[in-house]
Amino acid sequence: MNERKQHVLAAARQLFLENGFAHTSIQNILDEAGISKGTFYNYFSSKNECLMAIIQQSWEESAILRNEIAAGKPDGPEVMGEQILIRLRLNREQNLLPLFDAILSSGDEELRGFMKEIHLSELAWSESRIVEVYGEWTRPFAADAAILQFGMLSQFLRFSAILDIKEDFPVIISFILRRLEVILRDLAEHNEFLIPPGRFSNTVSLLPLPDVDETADRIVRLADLLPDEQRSKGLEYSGFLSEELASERPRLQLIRTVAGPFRKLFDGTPHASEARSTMRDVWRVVRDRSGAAEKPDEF
Amino acid sequence: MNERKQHVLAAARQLFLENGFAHTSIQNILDEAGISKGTFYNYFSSKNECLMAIIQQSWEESAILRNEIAAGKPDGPEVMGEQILIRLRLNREQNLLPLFDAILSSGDEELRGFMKEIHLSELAWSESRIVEVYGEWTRPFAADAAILQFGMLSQFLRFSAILDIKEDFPVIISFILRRLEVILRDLAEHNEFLIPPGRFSNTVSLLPLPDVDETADRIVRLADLLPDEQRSKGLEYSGFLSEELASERPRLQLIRTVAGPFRKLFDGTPHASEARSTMRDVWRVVRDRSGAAEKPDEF
DNA sequence: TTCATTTTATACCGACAGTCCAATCATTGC
DNA sequence: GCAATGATTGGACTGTCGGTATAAAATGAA
Repeated sequence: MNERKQHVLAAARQLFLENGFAHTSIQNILDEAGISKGTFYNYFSSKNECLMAIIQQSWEESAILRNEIAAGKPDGPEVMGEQILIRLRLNREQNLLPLFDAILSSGDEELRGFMKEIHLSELAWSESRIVEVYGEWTRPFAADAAILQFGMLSQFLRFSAILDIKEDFPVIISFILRRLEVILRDLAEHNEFLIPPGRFSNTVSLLPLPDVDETADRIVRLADLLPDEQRSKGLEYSGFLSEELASERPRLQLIRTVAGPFRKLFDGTPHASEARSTMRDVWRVVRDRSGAAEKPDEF
Repeated sequence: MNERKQHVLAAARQLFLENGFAHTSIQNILDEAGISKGTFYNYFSSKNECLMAIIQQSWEESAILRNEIAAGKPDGPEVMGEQILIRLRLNREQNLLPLFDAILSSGDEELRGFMKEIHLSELAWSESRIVEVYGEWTRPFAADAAILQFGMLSQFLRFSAILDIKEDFPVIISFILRRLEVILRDLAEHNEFLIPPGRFSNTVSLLPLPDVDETADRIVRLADLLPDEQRSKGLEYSGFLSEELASERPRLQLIRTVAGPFRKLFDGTPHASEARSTMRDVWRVVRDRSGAAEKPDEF
């Protein structure tokens, strides 16, 4: 993604969260980003598309962090809680929730479809994580449980927003997860379910898969941008990652462990955003090649 | 409320649900209702206000039906389920949910405030009903449980809408209510809660309370409009209701029982909508006089 | 009949998303 | 250094919409 385009996105995001989507005109964005109307419509075909790009970016960013956080530790409800937390934090920092709301109305069919995919991908993630974390016996109920959990959580958040309550997220999340457990046991006990497993994951991905070789290239080129004292370290990482990426069956766990530290090398450098964007594509490729069907993950 | 204004509201509602709020222009409404722009802005100060009027109307209508359904039967989870069902049905028939979404964005501060009140009133209703239905021991957890229940339900509905699933409402509701029970037991067992009781009900009502005597008058005048063969029956009802209304402490249960059949007399007559509107005010007055604090109900 | 209110019809305003295009700038191959 | 190609600019322009303004017409009560 073009650097300039990134800049425009950043400006637009800034304005959207300051003034809200509806109250931000395209002219505002042009002024803030210092570009002309023609350029804007070169990048995005509409204001809506610009909004979608912003949301998608943040969404994928949180997906990256979720993957990184899972690396190393033994899996369990706490990890799942942290993964949920990540998205909440990102949502708050970037104030995404109002933007989601903005999408819901707006009548635009494309936007609604986009939202639907995001929504389903989150449910699919939740469903598969529930099975991973709580065990295979939860599979028949995981879809229902995912919906219930997601609903409880978002309702709590919305309520907190309405009344300006400053509950910290971890408290809410663990509260919800404890309810989730008891619900799962209850569902199993009465063998009750409404939504069959796997109902969410028939989504098509939002973007076409990036090219493998090109992505592998990108990693190496990325490492070259590091300051001298880190470059050798970075090149080690990037060499390994690009090999692994191009291999027949990338070793998911290894990549998980290495990708996080590698990306973190770029924190604070001018290439942090380029690093994030590259790693997004890496994850996409990796998930695809390591068999997306077996492990439905984000996007 | 003016008959003509009602007509405009009906036309607007029709268009909103056919084409969505965003895709309905004021001009469309004018054409559909056969009025001029000036008249429209006599009735509503803006398109938003028109939307609010529509939602409020439906909302109160379902509140009336909820009250009516509670009459007679012994209270319990089934009654609560039916009461929830009523709102869902009305929401679906009148396709309100997209209109709610429309409100969420739109940036308009007044609309958001309106939505917030509706939301809180629903939570307050749920909280108080939970205590009534499941017992006093649930009080400390009822607020949390209300949020969780509302969240689970709306998430299920949203999901059904997204995937065009035709689960019937009763199945979903009883599914949710069973979860609610087990959650309540769990919360009590661990003595866990986040939101203290009564947090929702500090809402101000959306409309000023109607005048008592005037409302009592209205009931009697209303009964006069009935066709000959029903008038005597109607007058009996209306006489009782207006007395009860004006009394120091209206007997809530009695009124509950009588109000429904009385209103139903007008079904199919040209005054059905006038009857509904009158009964809305009756309920408001009654709830106020029978001690709203003790029994926080709708609005 | 008179007088006040409501309704109509229409012109108008400003804001906005989105289109179009000719002029300009930057990059790259030669 | 030059030419060609493509990105960028800036602004004029269109059409839509929500909302205002107002003069004329209709309605209705005294």
